[in-house]
Amino acid sequence: MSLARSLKDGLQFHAQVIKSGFTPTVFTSNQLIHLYSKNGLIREAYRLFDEMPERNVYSWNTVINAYIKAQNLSNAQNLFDAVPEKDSVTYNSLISGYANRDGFEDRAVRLFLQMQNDCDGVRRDEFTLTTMLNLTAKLSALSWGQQLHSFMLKTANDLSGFAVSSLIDMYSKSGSFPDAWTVFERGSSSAVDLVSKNAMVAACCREGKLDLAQNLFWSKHEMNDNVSWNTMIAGFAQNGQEEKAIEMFKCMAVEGFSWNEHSFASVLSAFSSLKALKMGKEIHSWVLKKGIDSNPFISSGIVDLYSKCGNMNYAEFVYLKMKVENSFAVTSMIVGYAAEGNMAEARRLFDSLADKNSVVWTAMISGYVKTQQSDDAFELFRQFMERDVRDYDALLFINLLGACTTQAIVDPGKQIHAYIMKVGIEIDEKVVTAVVDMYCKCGSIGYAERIFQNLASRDLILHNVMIAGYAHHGYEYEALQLFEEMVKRGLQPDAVTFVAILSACRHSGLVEVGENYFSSMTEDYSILPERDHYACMIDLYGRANQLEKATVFMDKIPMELDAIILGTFINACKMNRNVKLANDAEEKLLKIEGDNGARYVQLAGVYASEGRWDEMGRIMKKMRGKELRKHAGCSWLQVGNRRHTFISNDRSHSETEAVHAMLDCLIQELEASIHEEEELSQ
DNA sequence: ATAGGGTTAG
Repeated sequence: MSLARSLKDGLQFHAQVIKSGFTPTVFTSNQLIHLYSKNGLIREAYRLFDEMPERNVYSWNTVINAYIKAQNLSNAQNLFDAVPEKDSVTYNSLISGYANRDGFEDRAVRLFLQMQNDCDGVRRDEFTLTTMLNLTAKLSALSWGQQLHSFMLKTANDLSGFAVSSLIDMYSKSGSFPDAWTVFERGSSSAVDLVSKNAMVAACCREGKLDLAQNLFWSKHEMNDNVSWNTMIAGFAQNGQEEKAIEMFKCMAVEGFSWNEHSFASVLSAFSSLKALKMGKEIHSWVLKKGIDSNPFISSGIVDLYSKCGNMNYAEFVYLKMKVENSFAVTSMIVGYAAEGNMAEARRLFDSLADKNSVVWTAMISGYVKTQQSDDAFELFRQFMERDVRDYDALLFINLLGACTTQAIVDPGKQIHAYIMKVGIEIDEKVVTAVVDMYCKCGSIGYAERIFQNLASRDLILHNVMIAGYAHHGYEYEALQLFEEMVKRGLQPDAVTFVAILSACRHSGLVEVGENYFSSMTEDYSILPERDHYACMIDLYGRANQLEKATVFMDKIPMELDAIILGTFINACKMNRNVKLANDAEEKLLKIEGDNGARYVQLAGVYASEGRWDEMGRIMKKMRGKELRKHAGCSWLQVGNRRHTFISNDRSHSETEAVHAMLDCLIQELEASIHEEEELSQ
């Protein structure tokens, strides 16, 4: 009787055995169990095991692994407990089963600790150690990883390709890239193991060091395999280098490697980021042709493509065909719906998920933030914090801070800030910038400043936020000073920096200083002025009562004048009481934004300021003819849980008398202090 | 002789 190679052979063989009435050897039965398990026939595998009159440790290990492969860890554990004499394979198998199952990691650790000390007295071998390294990588538990590494050095278990690649992966995933590099260099002194090289390429990509990754990839490139290519494609796609990812994707095929689900998933994400619907659709058809559209990574990639391209009907269609709940796809769709302001659909999807991870929560809450539904955002955040799970996403807190920022409510902002510190979120540049920005925009410039000053390293964006914060709160001197400091430290300002700087100048009427910065921007830093810079300059001239300069400046703007620039100019006309120039700009403005009620009101304001009631009446009539309205601007403040809103000439507040009395008081004090200052300066 | 471990993706 021959050995069983395929399932068909195996079944035939098994049938023969039964017919002949012979009892197969333990060895033969073990082989059959393995064959059944490999083909997913777990019940048959177990039955055979169960009917064996005699078993050895291989029989037990094989059937335990069958259950682990079938994700049935409780059966595996029961069998494990029943094994008369366990060996290292028995332990390693179950450790690996638990290590790879989310939420069961502690059991893997417990088994590992039990292993050498238990009555079984089974030695930890290289398999044990690499499996545990995997686990510590997954848990980003660097100190455990280091201990395992020491143990491996002591027991000379650190030399094989398996050991090296696991160590690289562990150090890389635990945020210790230099150690990963050291292990790689030491390990590759003999012969480079391909998997170790791939692991190192992946580590470089994870670190954002794409040049290093590429060098490695191309050195000894004759040994590269599919994984090497896919790693590079993924690396580029994840680091915002979509074009390079696509190039590598094409190159891979030219070099004779065939695309698999990893290649498709990565290139799909590149096309999604580029919103390249056409190319993405081509991949979609490829995927359908290859019949791999049921792969959850691929299908959620396709859903993401359509969602990012704003094609929610297609996204829904593809998702419906998936038939299984997939939080990645749902997250993409929630973001897609939020982008078109359709929070009802987003919420429907959110509520449809039985199992919500923190990314989904983040997407939903951030959607509310982006559509300015702050109350809903905070309400959902409250529910988020009430769960037992503690998986916090820094992005969520950044978004919530953004909500406080647009609402200019500092108390919830402080609470979020406190949460960030309390739940131990890693405070990276993004988080700290959001915190500083929140305090700036909510008017607590002192808090912002204190945080800013205490930071060990400050990048460009953080400087931009702080400079803008100073500029918006009347600290023009501090803004300009910080700018100079920043330049001295060797940070290159960008377009955003200059918007902040010019904005500081316009608030304080520093015409000449502003002009200098404006020209320095192109001459010294080669930054092309954008719309906001032009608008800032016009406003600067307007506020300084230099309308002629504003007019000349505007004529020289090389770009098409848009509503923002024209609106700024009209505002300058109003400050300078120049009805004629406003009149000239009116036509252009209404051509661009004739459907915006606010623009009519703005124009009306110019005419009213000069007492030109005829002109004002004309423009208001024009506005009403179009049935346009302007939302009243308002200010508000939060006291306790109540938000008090005020619009112009508003006396509807329940305590309006008291409010106005206090206001009068403040105005008087203000006037008195101005008077005093004037006397002092004389 | 038969069983267990490493790299890549949203």
